[in-house]
Amino acid sequence: MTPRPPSLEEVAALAGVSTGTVSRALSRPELLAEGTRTRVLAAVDRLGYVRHGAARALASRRTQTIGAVIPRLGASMFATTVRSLQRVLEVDGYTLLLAHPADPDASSMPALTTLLERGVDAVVLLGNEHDPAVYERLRVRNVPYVIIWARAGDPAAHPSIGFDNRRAGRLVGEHLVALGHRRFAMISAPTQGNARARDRFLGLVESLASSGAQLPQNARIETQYGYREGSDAVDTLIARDADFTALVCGNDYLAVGALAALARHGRRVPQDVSVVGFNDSEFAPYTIPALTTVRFPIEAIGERAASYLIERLRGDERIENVELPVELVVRDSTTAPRRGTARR
Amino acid sequence: MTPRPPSLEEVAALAGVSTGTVSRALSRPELLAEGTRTRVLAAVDRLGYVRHGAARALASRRTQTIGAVIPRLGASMFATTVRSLQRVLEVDGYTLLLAHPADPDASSMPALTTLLERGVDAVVLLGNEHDPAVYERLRVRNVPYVIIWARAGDPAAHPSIGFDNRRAGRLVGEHLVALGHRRFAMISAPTQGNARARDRFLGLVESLASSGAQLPQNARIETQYGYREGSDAVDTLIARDADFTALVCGNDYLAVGALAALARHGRRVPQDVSVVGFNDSEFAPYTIPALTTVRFPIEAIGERAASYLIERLRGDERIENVELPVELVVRDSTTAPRRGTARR
DNA sequence: GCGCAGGTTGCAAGCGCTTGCATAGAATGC
DNA sequence: GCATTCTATGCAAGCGCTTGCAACCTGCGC
Repeated sequence: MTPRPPSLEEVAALAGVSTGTVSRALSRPELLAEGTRTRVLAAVDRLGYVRHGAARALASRRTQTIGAVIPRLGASMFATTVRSLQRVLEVDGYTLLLAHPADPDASSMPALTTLLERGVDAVVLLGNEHDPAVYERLRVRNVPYVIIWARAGDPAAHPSIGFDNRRAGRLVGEHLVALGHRRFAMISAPTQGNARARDRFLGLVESLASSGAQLPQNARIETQYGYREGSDAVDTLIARDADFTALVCGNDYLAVGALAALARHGRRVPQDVSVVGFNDSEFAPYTIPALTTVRFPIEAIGERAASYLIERLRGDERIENVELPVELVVRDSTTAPRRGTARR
Repeated sequence: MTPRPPSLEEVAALAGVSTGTVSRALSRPELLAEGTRTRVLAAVDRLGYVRHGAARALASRRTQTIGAVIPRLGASMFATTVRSLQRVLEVDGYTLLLAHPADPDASSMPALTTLLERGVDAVVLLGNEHDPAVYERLRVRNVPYVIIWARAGDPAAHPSIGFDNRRAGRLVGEHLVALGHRRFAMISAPTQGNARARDRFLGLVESLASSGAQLPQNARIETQYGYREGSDAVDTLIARDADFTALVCGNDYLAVGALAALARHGRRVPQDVSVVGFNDSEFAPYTIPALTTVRFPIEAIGERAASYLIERLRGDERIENVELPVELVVRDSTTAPRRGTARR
């Protein structure tokens, strides 16, 4: 009832060679004479042999595994990030291992420990707000890593592949101000403890200043990212009697929820209220109306991060700090505010 | 420049005990005398020691890893499935390892091999359309597994935790027929090679039969799951001049795309066309109008599958076949067709 | 015909940990 | 007070592979 899986040794016996040769047939086939190689591979096939990863890892001191510490993002950002990393990693035979911090504010240390126990050869860290001990432990163990979605606090110290959230916020503000909006509202993730949310907010505020546009305190809501949260936030804004013609949502999920709530309250988008999101999620062209949003290079970041780590593992020691461009995608949810038609 | 990470031996030396004792301090602390235990743990902490997973796996013959073969689903189903599996697994110290078949029709064998190389203790298989060799290899290696999202073809042979897609299709049909709809259209994933899509379709057709409702061939479109695909499909239906008052979409992504396209074509939902999706995705309450859809127990399936495998690994040999209920969630995208107001 | 360079393959020493068994005290019972 | 039973720890044999090095061939040049 415990038919042990075939071992290297059994394959070797069947092929009439030593275990070393079988090992080489699988990892560096070009070293073997043609005849031997085919004979060995036939034996492998015949027995359904599968290499024992733990033993390989132990002997070779590499696991061919890359870890990623990724907080619970929205499903779409999460899936996109994972997919893009995987796509590149699998080409070189690496496997991706995921670990989430227990909750958004928790330390990344336990997640990192899980990954290190698993022997990851390198690590992807999302965001730059990690416990300093995290970087320290990576350095001590000499494990390459890269920060994604953000710039490193100290670019010389940490490699990073990200984009500029502040600039994203500014793009949104400039677009709306240019359309003529002066009364703003914003639904955001908590701006403390989340540098990405904070930067989007700061960028927006920055771009409002010169035109005299307003984003009063009672028109600001901080909540978690989510459809329901966006919807609830609009309910709150309206209950507060907040006065705005432009609603900036911290990401596209919030925006979708907001669109639904605005429709429910009979506010037309974009005639009565312009709505903007962030992320240019896959669904953004299919909201009603189609959502104006800022495109983040999430896919490119994942691919770039994966390639960078692979390079590092090949011996390249360079520390890279890449900032990929963000881009405003104007669709149908923003337009000029109607003259003198503010609520009331 | 290669400061080897601390080993068990170094910890043992620092704590003045043998390596065996350190090992036990970490895995079965209750076996040690209080004093020894704290001394050892202090040393562990001091050195920042992290166990070497590969060596553990090799010595203990268990990896504490569970693998999942999951085709590329939509982001939300994927994320939900992964999250629910992880939530349960991590409680018992298991890590989840993912592998995707290269493309939807590809064999799951390479994905399985990746997982087996990694030494997974058990495997989750999504769907039941796997190469027989897959089951065979799992059996030979004595690796527990469970099929999710579907019933096993042969329930006695394979454990499964799923739901009834046919019933889901029937629920939708019955709802629409009861509202008075007689002319249907459907946008589906390819029905061959995807039993889930096929069953939803068959269930729908079944429920139409008795009322004399029609789902003509030119009102059926098969495409991939996606927002854009849903939107394009509606364009096609309208270009074909298909005549329908009820549009059934194979999942909620298709439905969102369809809603957007219908709005673009000036067809009002639900007055002119009722629209239904499948999955009750998180965003379903926030589409415009809010989407009527069938709730799948995806979260529950993940949790259940994880618990089942953990039980198996504890020695319970039972083969479980669970079918969790599906449920129609009626929102605002369906209503009775207007009398005599068919197109034309 | 011999020496030597390449090209192949075998040998065997670990990789860092777990765990069954043995051992040594300590505690208990009579 | 001694035998007996526990409890806490040490010992050391692997777990299944990779890989540096050595050994062996083969063929070629001279």
